[in-house]
Amino acid sequence: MKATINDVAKYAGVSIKTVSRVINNETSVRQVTREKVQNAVNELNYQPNLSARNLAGTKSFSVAYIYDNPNAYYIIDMQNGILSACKQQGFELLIHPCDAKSANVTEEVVNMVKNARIAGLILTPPLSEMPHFVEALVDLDVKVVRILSGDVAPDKLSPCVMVNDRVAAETITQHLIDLGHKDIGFIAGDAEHMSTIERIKGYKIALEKSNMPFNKSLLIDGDYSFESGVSGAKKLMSCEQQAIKPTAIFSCNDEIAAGALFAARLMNISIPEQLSIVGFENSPFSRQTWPKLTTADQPNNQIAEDAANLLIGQVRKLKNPVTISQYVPELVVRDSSSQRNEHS
Amino acid sequence: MKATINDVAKYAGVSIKTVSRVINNETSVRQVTREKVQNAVNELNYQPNLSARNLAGTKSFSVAYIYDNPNAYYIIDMQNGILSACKQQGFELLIHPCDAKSANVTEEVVNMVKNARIAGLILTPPLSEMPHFVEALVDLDVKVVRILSGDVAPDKLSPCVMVNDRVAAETITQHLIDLGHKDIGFIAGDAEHMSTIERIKGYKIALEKSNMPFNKSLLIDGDYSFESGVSGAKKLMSCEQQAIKPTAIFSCNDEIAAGALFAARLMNISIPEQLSIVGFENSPFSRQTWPKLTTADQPNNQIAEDAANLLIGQVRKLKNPVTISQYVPELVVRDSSSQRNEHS
DNA sequence: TAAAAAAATGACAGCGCTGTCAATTGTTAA
DNA sequence: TTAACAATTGACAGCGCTGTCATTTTTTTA
Repeated sequence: MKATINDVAKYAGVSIKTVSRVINNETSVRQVTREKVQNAVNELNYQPNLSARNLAGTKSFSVAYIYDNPNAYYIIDMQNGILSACKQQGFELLIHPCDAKSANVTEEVVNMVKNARIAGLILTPPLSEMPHFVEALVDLDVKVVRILSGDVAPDKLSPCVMVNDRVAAETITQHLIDLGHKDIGFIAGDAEHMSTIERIKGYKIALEKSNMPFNKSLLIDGDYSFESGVSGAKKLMSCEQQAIKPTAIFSCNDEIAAGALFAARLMNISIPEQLSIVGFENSPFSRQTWPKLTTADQPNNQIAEDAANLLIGQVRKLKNPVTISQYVPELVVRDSSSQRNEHS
Repeated sequence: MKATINDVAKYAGVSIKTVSRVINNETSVRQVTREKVQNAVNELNYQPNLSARNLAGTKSFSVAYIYDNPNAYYIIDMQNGILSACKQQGFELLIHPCDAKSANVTEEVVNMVKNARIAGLILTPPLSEMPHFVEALVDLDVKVVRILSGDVAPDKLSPCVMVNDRVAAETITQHLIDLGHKDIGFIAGDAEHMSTIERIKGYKIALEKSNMPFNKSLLIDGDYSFESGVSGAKKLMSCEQQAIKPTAIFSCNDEIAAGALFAARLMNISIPEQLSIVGFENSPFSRQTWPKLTTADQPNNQIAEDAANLLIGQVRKLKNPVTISQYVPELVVRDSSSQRNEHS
């Protein structure tokens, strides 16, 4: 049978309360005692019973992942990452899908958090970028960790795990510049998403660093969809609308890139010979196109695990706080980008 | 504050034990008493405390969704459906990703189930189609519900929610026949998946019913991937390899169809004028292609909710067993299929 | 060195529920 | 009508843990 706190107490020769103190990382336990208990815990392979803890205590051992559903691949990756952190730390994960665009998301999620005795929340874009939503949750008695685009947190509302889209976008753009491209188009994602804003910034910075002009007509609005990739690429590559036709297109994500690829085929433009197209995210999409996409790899699983550990550290008030982490997606060169063809 | 069993008991004028009996659907409670309690429960908006139940009782109020990850869209849909059933029934959902191809999946999942005090499991393909895996779990003290392809359960191991891919595939094929197509290609998914087998069956049945011959060379092996759609379509449409070129292609899922679409463009075959292509699943893929795919819609959310309700009904031993359900995906006609062009 | 203060530990109740078993009520057969 | 039985209900302990507060031990101060 599974060991209980009583077994551990007996084994260690202390009271159950002392065991409780040790497993809850409380301060007032002498070092020798702590070690005795720790040893007993290990020997008996003791795992505190979550139900009992929840029932007896005022603290909670559940964290929730609140998500809207922009991208199923992303959600699954996140979820798996969070899950593995939770498993290690003896926490429980609640999954809570919701609709970011609904008028009463905030109310709905606030209620859910209140009713479910939740210790912490993990928020990903677009929810993590909605100030009012985040504020309402932070005001509650829960810890929050957000995953956001950028290099530093935009506010002090909560600890954040940052994904530096800007630098990654700069690298991608530099990759195209290195390949000799002079006119690089950009198809954007939803304008209000931080990731779009950051990726555009990175694109501009790279151009600037190489003393290349930023040409407004090469920046096309889009919305992180296949369709906007198709129409964006058409605009960029059509003679009527474009004075300068780009020899490379930076798509704000892989889905857009897939659309751009498709449009290029329609227009009989061969990739990458006549036109280089790069994506962002390294989603399965980037391997389901032909040619396969050059893109930026974002280790979502790892990011999520980090965020979860950060959150749980907060909740448990561990002394050794996980250092705030920042990720920079890395360039993955595949087949959709190549040297600029002088004769194209 | 949240109402407890004591509040309900006081309100109804009975002992807490009687309240417990009512909320647990036990038999020996007089009708009038049951109603009094039910009324109190409603008035006070009482929700039994899961932790307390888990701690005190021998029963469990957790169900787990064990999944392998063939398709993120599918998983998310399933998960959301299960979640909404759980919420209604006061159950908790545990999420457990695993790798169906790993040698010790069975062992790993069996351990997890044993350790976590789980009342029931929901399995989806490919896990639900692995006999040894399912047997090992059924032998444990848990209820299992599987989601499977077919019209009737292949065995008595567990109740199943059936998705009748065969009939749906027949409908799709009939749709193509109705459009005048005589030579209909088929690009298959993984050969060992029941869904592939059933969809091929449906395809053949439709041909037979219309007295059309089944031409082996029009049936191409594949594996539910974009790539196999590309290569499958190429095979089907290349002059060297095919004596008869099809005027329509039935792809085993939308991803394959997207690949086929792509290949068609490469070969300068216009869709749907020269070639009709249909998919299966109505995944987001089918709307991210151009033209949009004719496909079969599978209400995954609904299917999952049903499966979860079936499972929870089992667990709670409810008298009114949810009727075993069977779903038939429905034809969704979009832009990738059209009348056969006599001159193509 | 003793007294006072601080730190460490433990005893015990109780979180909200279910299982066991005893008590009560209703029903049937003689 | 009453004993004998079945159906219904309730009293109470206890699941594994934490919170409170009392007790013991150690350290500090005078």
